[in-house]
Amino acid sequence: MSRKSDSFFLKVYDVARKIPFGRVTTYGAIARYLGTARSARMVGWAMNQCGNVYPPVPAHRVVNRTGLLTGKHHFDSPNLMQQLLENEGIKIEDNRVIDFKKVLWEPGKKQGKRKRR
DNA sequence: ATTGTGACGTTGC
DNA sequence: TGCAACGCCACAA
Repeated sequence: MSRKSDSFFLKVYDVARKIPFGRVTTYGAIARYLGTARSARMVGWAMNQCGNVYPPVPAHRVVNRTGLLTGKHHFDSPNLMQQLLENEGIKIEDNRVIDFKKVLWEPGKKQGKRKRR
């Protein structure tokens, strides 16, 4: 710690990489998990540099709170994000994630530990 | 140091 | 109920 790598961006990448397969999360969820709930915008912004870091970040699994693929336009190809999501079993319609709440995954939520709360 | 921005979120009307 | 505007915080130039 005490390193530049502690940047908010690095934390975002770290959390984003923890997104399980076939699941998606929201910028706000990541921001809140990092302690900067009001920096949801920064989360998305960090994704802008996701290609600048390694390992690559599954930014395609990150959508806004409405389930809209807001950042799809920032990918190599606008339809690339949707393709990747569909490839994971997530259905997309009109740039929106179907059953968004069902595939929504929040950081800190233990999948194994059913003892939520 | 200051300014601007940005893949959101929330509140207001 | 839908749309608009604001706020907000962290990073880049």
